[in-house]
Amino acid sequence: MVHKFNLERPLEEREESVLGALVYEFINTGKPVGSRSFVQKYSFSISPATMRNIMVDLENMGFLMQPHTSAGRIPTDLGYRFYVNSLLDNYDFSHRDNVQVNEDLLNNELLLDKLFLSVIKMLSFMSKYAGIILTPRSDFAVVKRIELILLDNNDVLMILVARTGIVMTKKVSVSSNLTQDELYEYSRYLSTELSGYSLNEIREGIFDKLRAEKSIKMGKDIALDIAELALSETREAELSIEGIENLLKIPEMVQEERLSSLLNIIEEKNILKKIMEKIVENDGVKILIGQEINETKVSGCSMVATSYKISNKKVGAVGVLGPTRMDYEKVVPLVDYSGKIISDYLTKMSM
Amino acid sequence: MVHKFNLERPLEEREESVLGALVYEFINTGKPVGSRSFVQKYSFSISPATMRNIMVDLENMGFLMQPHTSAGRIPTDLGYRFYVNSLLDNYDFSHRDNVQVNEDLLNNELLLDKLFLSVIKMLSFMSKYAGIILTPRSDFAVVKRIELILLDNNDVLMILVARTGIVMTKKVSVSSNLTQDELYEYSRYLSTELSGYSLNEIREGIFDKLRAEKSIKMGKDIALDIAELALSETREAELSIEGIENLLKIPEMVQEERLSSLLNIIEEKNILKKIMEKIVENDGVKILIGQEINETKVSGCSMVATSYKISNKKVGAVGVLGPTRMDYEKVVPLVDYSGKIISDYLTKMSM
DNA sequence: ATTAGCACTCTCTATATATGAGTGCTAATA
DNA sequence: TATTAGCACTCATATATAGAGAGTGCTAAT
Repeated sequence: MVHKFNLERPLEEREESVLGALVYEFINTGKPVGSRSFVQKYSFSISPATMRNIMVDLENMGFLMQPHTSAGRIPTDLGYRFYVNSLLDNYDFSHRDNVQVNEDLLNNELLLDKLFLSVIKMLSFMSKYAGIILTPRSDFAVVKRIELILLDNNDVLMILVARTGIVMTKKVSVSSNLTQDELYEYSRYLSTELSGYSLNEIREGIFDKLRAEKSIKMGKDIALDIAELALSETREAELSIEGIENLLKIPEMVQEERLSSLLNIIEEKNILKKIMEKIVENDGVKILIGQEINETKVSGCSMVATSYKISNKKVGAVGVLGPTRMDYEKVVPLVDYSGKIISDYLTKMSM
Repeated sequence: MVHKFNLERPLEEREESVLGALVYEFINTGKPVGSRSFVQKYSFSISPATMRNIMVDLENMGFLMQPHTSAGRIPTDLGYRFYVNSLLDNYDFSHRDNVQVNEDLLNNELLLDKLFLSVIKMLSFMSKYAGIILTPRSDFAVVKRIELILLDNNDVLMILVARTGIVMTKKVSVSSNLTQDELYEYSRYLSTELSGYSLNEIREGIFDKLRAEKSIKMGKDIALDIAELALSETREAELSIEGIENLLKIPEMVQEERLSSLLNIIEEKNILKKIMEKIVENDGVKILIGQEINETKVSGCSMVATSYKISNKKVGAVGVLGPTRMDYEKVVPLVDYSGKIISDYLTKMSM
């Protein structure tokens, strides 16, 4: 159970099935669910009046609400919460084969950003909502090789090839005049000394240790200076969204209140970023409904997201942003699977 | 003159000034312009009745239209066309200093994609519309250095550093087992032989020439095979859009017809791509209004765009996508200047 | 050629009314 | 005691009507 309901009494089995069916119905039709047609459509063997009584109870318990006095019922965020909980409880994470994803897409992306972009584009295309990803901080990267290249007299380009095959670059300015031949030598030296270490580890004192070594030759300290400078800045985790246009095709999203809520969330990426950072800590697929995303700024939006790993270390998160009335049943396996293929891909490359 | 008007008679001076002012007024207010208040606000020394007569003439000539019989006038696409033509005619391209742009933003971007992303993000932020860019095909890149790195037994990573400092990577699979030491040697060989040539030139027969050289040592042909394979694929020009959310804040864009038109254009990137490809050929800022973008699929949108160059060779295009009722006066210098700084930046780095 | 005057047009807003899907409540029923 | 039938009630939606206001087109006078 992701979320504990604070109820005066547990739901009866009949109430549960009504609530589940009602959320399902609303997700599919988008219209308030009225007692009569609902009983018919789902072949409940009770009368509309009884259904109304149940609905009143569910409303009192906070699962349903009425848009206006004489309308049918729609789920509250809590109602969705009930629905997705049982969805997640019953979801078999070992059966993801029914998700059709084009993995070849990823196999030739060596630039981290393009790789992640491909994933969320695919995700937004498959889900018809928006794909969102939190990229890893660069700390995780393990050095395979370092190359220094002279750009002009005072600028050196450092190319870092991570064990994953991913390439990072950084330009640093140096005061002394260097030749490319010197840089070749430094490259060899740095590659030898630093390969196998993660950027994390490197920042924690390796440079001092190397500087202290007796065998250090003249000039090597310049190499160390360059490397330290280039590696000093951590590449922050970044949040990207793709496929906003999908959300605009959903009528209920293109309404005054919802739209501004959506714009809020897209513009202030920090909100999403913080949420995704929490999801990185999480195992399995997590669903956030409406206010669970942000108390004040969000209404009508939900997120389905999961973390991804490199060799068992959770380094980022990926997911889908859509309307509260989302096809969770379809999206959950999709997100789950996406997290898996990113993890597998990154892990495979780092071994 | 970008566009020739096919008129029965030339516009009188008074008509011109009315038309100009009317478009200006409509861009600012968004409401149909009526004769009475218009005459007052712009201190025309004619009566509303005379103004109405002029308006009728301008309407007959196709510059104006009425949303309904008893409303004021709004510009047609042709009306906008007249307005922007005189705007462009009078625009002094040598005075762009009043545009405040954060150039530092760009100075440390070595990955092409991130550089361009930064530019259109800036552009969308400054204009409050959407920024769009067509990236160059990779052909233009001039090799500075090539590095081959062994990823695993059969995969080699090729890193190409262009003279601009921009880094491109490509993974290739090889059949024979290679050692990193061999690859070091190949790297040196390829860097020596290929540096100074553009990818264009390289694809046109350099490999055959090198293979024919007598001095070729055993193994070098493998190096050439790898390089030829890695460089065979041209990186296509890509179209990116940023800041769609800005467009959603504009009330007139969030309306049934306009919105779907906007989605069309964003989704079928090929439409925009083709247009931008035409703009690459162009000198100076070009403005496309409504149907000029696409006869059938677009209404209510305009584009302001310009090409950018590397050392006088036009390689891409950058611009702004917004509503027809756009603040052209503000956007034109912005786009112009953006093109300039991209050109300057890329050119500077390639010298 | 310009303008004043005036009837006319059309959107917008407000108000009234009918329709229908759906509710809550009460009393009868199994 | 739980369920159901019956019925009055509610409210969004749709339609019709009327008045106000901004603006036009046309005609006749300047």
